Amino acid sequence: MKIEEEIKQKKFKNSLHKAIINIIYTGNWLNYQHTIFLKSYGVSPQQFNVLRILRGQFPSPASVNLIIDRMLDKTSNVSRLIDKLKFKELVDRKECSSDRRQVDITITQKGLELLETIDLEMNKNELNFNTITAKEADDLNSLLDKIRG
Amino acid sequence: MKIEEEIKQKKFKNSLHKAIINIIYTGNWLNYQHTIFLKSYGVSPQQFNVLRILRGQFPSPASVNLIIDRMLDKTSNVSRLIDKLKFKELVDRKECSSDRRQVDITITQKGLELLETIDLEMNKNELNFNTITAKEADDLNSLLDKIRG
DNA sequence: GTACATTAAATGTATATACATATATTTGTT
DNA sequence: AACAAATATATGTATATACATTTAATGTAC
Repeated sequence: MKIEEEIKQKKFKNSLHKAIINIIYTGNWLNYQHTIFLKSYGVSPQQFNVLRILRGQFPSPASVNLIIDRMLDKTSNVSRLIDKLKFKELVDRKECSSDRRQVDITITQKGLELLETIDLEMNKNELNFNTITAKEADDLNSLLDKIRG
Repeated sequence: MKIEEEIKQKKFKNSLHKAIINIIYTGNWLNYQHTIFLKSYGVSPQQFNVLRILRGQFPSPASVNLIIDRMLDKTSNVSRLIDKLKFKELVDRKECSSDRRQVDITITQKGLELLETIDLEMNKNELNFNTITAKEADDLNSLLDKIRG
């Protein structure tokens, strides 16, 4: 469905403005789909994002700052996100030996297994989601990169 | 800057997956820019969105449901958003005469003037934001519409 | 007309987020 | 070494958000 219909707005100032609205709308929409999907695994999209970053580092640990740096939503409160993941035993947190201001955060076996499960299910889901071709996805990527300047 | 660099993730499962991440990231980024910009006018992006919807209806009123239907973020709590806008005297709210369950929400003169001011300033800003052409914006729009299915 | 379902909006409440500030540690300057 | 500046993370607090529930009005079936 076209964005005009989605938000019932007939005219936009220009194509750029429309694209900006469209990106925000589509981002919210994707986030929502993602939230619903992840809810059954007991994690939020941000927590999932952190877990994936930690898996990318594994078996090396990551600091809070490294995580912020790689997150999709830079404004999220990583300290407390880690709290929650630790409570669920999906990550470990210990003082960094070389710099005691930092903390070493590592994904646990349980965390890795959860990601594994989610990945499998996500692959199935994505089959119902092939509305654009690889070429179109590439175009989309370069346009989005370009719009951020 | 490419999304790979932005979030320091070298490889993605495929182009579609990368595009999904890119949309969410870019949406967050745009929202953030928007938030910063609107802050000086004392409104949040969602409040701004509501005001624009109300201007689109003006001088007819809108119901809460109509606003939800047209918002970029469908999950926001419109009832309380209206509370805040009313407190700032940017909107009026009264019981709808034909259906007393509904409320008639109308943008005030003060609200219209605020939008006017913001529009002017936004036009100046957007000049520094012309990183894509109208043709590219059109392509972007159709790809985003397509990805939502 | 009564009873039940549906709709519109508001509210209670738990959780999340944003932002400023605090605490601890390290780095740099003199 | 003493002191100030910078850095990494945590925390306090106000506000926002999500979700379920509530209240009130309307619609529908009998």
